[in-house]
Amino acid sequence: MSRALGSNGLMIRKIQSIGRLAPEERRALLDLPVKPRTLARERAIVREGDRPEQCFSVLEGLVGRAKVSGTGKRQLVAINVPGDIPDLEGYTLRIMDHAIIALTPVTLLFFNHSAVDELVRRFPNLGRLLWRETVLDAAITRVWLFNLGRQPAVTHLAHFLCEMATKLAVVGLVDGQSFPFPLTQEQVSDALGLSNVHVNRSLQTLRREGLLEWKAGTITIRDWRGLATLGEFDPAYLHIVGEVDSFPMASEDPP
Amino acid sequence: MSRALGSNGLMIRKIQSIGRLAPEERRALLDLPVKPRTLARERAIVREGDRPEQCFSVLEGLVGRAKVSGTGKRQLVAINVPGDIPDLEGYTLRIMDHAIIALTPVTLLFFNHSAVDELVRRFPNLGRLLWRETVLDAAITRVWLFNLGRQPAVTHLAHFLCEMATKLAVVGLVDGQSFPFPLTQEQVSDALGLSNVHVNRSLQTLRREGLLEWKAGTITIRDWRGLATLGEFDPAYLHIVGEVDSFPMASEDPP
DNA sequence: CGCCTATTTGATCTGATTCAAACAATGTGG
DNA sequence: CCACATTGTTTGAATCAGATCAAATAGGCG
Repeated sequence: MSRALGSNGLMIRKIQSIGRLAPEERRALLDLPVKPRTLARERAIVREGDRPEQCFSVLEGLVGRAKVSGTGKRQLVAINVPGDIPDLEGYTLRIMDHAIIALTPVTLLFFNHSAVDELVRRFPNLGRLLWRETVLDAAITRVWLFNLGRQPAVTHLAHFLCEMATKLAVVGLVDGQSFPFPLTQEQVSDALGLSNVHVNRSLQTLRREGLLEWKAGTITIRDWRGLATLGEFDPAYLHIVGEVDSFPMASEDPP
Repeated sequence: MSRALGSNGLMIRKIQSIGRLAPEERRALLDLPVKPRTLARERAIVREGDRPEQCFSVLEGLVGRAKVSGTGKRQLVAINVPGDIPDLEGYTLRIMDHAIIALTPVTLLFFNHSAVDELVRRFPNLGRLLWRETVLDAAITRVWLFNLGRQPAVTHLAHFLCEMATKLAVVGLVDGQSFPFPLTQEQVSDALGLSNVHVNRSLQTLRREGLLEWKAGTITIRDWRGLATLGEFDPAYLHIVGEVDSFPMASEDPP
């Protein structure tokens, strides 16, 4: 069990984006012993039916949470970015009802459920924040459900990209109008419940409208206002408190 | 503030279906002062954007949680049955990112957020159970998302009805193979993200296959095994602990 | 009985899927 | 540094699941 200095920084930043942390709570989180692990793209981190005894936070890369149908079709039910703790529900529910997968090469920081138990016992407020974190996660799932059920593909895609941009901005991974987004269109189609071909065509619509560029694993938003309007994106459901630097929606469109 | 004797019984039963309650915790829940309220079909209970200061449990009837698109299309993101506490997230997140609606005439039991604060402080284990409850809710949302994204309409509908039957059975509202289910097909279509016409046609498929009957607001399951197979229904995601009486899947198919 | 609301049926349309092939990018080893 | 393999993106054509529109029945219920 090693502990790289500041490893938990991103996670703390993420938690602070949804609530207040007391200094001693931050201290305790920093002191949490973590074990880093690196995984290749499309490797399973946790499998459906597993009973994990550890949680992890994402340090680098993107992870997806997935369910697979009887005919082998995959649906992502969430995408987690650096700073997130994807399997807090594994902690609460004990048994996984979905798999967790590395969507890109990832570095994860593992820590024991027992350590979380200890933290939550010592700092009830921290427990509240973790609870809040899971509820927020559920709010995102509801929006995905809504978009899948009642929005056309282009709207859904636009909303998805706004959400990703916002989540990444919270942890400082957006630089001006651009951010690295190394997913394949196939993976995006699994998130949106569409076919890869249709994602490709919807994407071309967004490009044609001059809303964004996406090449070499980097997305550049050319018209945030337009993209958010098209996607009917209102970040309220992300329940972000405080300001976020390099927030795409803060910047104006180019002239 | 009145308190009808045993009003919270259903809620307690529901909570006990997902975890253990200590006698003093049960006692505290029973002593929770509640204010009953009755609402007509399709009335809003909580609106998107509200900052509620109360929670409620469902005593009778069905409530839905809904989001509405820019073009006025409605998507239900959850359906809650008696015993459920639909807006625990209003308690945790403070501001509602979706509306809560009476899908049938309902009786609700309201109680203050401050009372929950008090309970959670006095009984950390109860807090854990409520946390667990919200996470479980999220698990159901994920399954809805999966079914909407990757399953055909008939499968989705079959799964939905299995889920409803199971949730109702937990609180003793299933009698043998039958249970009251007073939703319209229109409302079901809002839950499944389909059109009412298509729900009607999918339903006819299920009837034609002899899987169920549905008339006068009552569903009778004729072939649980068949319905569950068609819907790829595995109740594991409901994380029910202990046995449930009048559980539809416990009973055999008729000869 | 008559009104209102829900269910059912029919016909047509369309957004999205599927299948298949071409094209572009990226990486790998010689 | 190039040839080749691999993986991802793009295009085209055919098909289909599910939506939409419209009208006909069937249930409640005052």
